[in-house]
Amino acid sequence: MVAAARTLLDSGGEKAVTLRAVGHACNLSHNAPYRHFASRTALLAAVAAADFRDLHEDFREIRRSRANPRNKLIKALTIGADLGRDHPARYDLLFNSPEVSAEGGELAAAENGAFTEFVAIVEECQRSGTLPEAPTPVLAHLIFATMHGLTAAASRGGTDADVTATDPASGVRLLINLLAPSPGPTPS
Amino acid sequence: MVAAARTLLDSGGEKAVTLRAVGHACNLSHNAPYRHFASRTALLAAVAAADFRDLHEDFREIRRSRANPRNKLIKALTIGADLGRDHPARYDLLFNSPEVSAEGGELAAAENGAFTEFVAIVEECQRSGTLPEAPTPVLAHLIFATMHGLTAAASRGGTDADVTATDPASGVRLLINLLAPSPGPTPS
DNA sequence: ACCTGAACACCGTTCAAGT
DNA sequence: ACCTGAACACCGTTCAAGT
Repeated sequence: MVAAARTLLDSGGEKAVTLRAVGHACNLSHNAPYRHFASRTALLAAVAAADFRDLHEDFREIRRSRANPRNKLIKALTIGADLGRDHPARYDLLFNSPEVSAEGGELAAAENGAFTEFVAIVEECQRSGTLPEAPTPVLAHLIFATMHGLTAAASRGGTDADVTATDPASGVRLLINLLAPSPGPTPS
Repeated sequence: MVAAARTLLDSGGEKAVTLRAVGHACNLSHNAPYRHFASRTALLAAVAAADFRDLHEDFREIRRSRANPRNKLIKALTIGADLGRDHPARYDLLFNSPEVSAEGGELAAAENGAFTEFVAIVEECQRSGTLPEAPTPVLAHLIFATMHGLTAAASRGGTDADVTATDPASGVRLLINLLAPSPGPTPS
């Protein structure tokens, strides 16, 4: 049933995920979903939780790989941006749906797991001198927020000609380059 | 009629802006809005366009003020973040609604005007050495996207305990501090 | 040019039943 | 425990009229 909702999400956007369509996709009646989920929002939250778990797994594999920290970070951010580009409806469920996020429970746990893994990657970057000193969770939050902002802007069609050309992937690279600590003497 | 929609947006969110409610607020029938707007989306786009014009005006005043460039930039970003915190539904119309943004026309023009003014502020920061060298519109886009990402995250309730404490206002300040060019010798 | 009332095709959700 | 069918209260939108 979660799988049916995810398929509908990818093919027709959030609006296409009606409980009637989900039930029908499972060869059930239009309100069979109510026997498994308390509401439409709860069903969407279940889809989002599964995606957060996938993201968590992706981040973990990236962190365990033997790429250098900078490339690990870029890879992790690219996965987020690609999700936004290729599956916008599901991406919005993760990062752009206050109502869904408010469901908490399983969803909040899955989100925290994924974010914790992302923080670990940022920490590697700081230790290797790719990123500056700053409270790691705060810096991670900042960097991830930038990826999200760029993805959201790209998803809106873009403001003006040239600017639109700043896709999330290159925007993220620019950010990381600009954040690179000055190669000068280590502060005290 | 646009004013009625804006009031409904602020009091009850996007969901509360039904054409029936808008008509009723104007002492008209439930589908009188169709004599002035092609669709519900077009009405929302009109509200968004007005807000972009307000933002444009705010940015212009900030740029004309005699604050230093860094404070101008912080002020401009704070206005955006405050709008997201105090009027989330209207903020989403501006930066988080692909359908509304797709209306184009008047809305796209208003958006471009506001963004152009923001780019000018970023340019001042670059000239004064507050921000590094980089294509100005791209850098402006990046910085604005970060503000938006932080605002979106704050609007979702926050991931985890400490991280939530990173409100957009302080996140934006951190970004600007980290972006500050190294005080070393000017590159060639 | 602007407005109205009825109607249509959808929703999410509830509820009384069924197995 | 899980499912169904009918029903309710809501939408956006359309259309035939009215002034």
